Amino acid sequence: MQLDKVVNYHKALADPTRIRILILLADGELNGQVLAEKLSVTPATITHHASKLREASLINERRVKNTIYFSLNHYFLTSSATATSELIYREHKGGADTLQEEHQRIQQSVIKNFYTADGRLKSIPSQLKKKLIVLSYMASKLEKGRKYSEEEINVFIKQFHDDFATIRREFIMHQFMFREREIYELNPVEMWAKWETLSYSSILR
Amino acid sequence: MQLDKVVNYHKALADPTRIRILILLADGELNGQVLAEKLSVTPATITHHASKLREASLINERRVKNTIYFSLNHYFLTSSATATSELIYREHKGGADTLQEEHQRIQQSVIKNFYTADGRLKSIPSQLKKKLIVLSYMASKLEKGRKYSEEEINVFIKQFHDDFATIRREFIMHQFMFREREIYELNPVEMWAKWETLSYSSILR
DNA sequence: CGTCTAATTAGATATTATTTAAATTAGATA
DNA sequence: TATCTAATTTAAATAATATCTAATTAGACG
Repeated sequence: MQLDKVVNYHKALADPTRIRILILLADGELNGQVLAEKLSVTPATITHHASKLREASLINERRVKNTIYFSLNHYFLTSSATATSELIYREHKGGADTLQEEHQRIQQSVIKNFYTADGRLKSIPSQLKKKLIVLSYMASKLEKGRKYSEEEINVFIKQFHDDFATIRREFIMHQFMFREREIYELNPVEMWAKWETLSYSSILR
Repeated sequence: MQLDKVVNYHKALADPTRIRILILLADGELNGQVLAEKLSVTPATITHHASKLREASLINERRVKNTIYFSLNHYFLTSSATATSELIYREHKGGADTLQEEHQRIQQSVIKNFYTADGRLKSIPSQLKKKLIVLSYMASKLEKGRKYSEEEINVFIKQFHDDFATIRREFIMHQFMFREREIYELNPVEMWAKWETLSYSSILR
């Protein structure tokens, strides 16, 4: 069964000690003793975790005399969640949430680029991330909790862009709005957290 | 701490029932009762798993009267391990290991394209996946267990391509070989399993 | 308000994971 | 061979998870 493979892959990454091992290995190979030392656990614990990481093909091992050097298997890591490799590979420079700052920065520049000075949408971005930013901005001008008829939505969108049908469809598709029996309503849930990772990953679908 | 976020993300995907929920949702939204029915668990169990998936932003929810419809959050899924979305989105068509077959097929075509009829390497591919296939093929001509001097390696590589220095470096970098005090030796471990997922994911680094 | 339905919560239980100390193995070296 | 070192295995304790039943909540609607 293919399912087990996927589950085991994620189990391997679902433990803080194992992630910390990978982070340490990102700076170069290390042997068991050193890993144990750096993580304040016993060598037996390293052995335990190493076997899980090995099963998931996340590490390589090479032996020199008595000592086994562990290193990252980059290939598997790149195909893993982008956030993970971001965490693992990030230079330990910046403070807490430079990520969020970067998202804000990108967001502002996209809005500036796609909206005219008087607030009209120049064009609908084709790149997903940019499209979402543009839609999100437009949706933020709708009233929370208010129920809109389809005609009202059309009028609203036409303030920004002539192709109201496309944009209305995108609103539904990306769940900025919900439609229930011809009545439209803003999704009260903040969506940005749902696609922040897009900023850093290639878009596959 | 950022680490917890990553760990929780993988924990969310580290359970077969939750993966199966996501597979079901890939075909469209479903409510708790139906999910419970299809997975042969109680609604309480669905609630439990839903809360984990929610924490990881893997699902969306919308309420209609009493019933809550769950749907996939595609944005997070696309940035997840490619293998996972492959599994989740794959048409339930083929048999067991069409994946492996496809890998073989690609491998053969790359070898045919990059090697001449008399076995010389035309050029070093720049795309990582292809490069690995080409290197792997060349490395397979080395003797397992034999110790090579640097000069012997150079001579060996020159059979295939003039730029022996680059290829020798790639051998080490991608761990087809190990170097220990000027002595080179083939990595006895089969490497292909370590990058099979590359076939299906974009290469980020 | 009373009833129906879907979802959630609480509590109990079984399974699985993590970790360590202690014993053992495997390789290197004197 | 004896000994040293790094790694592994084993056994046992502890913590975390998954699942169920039963009770409760939250809306919808007559």
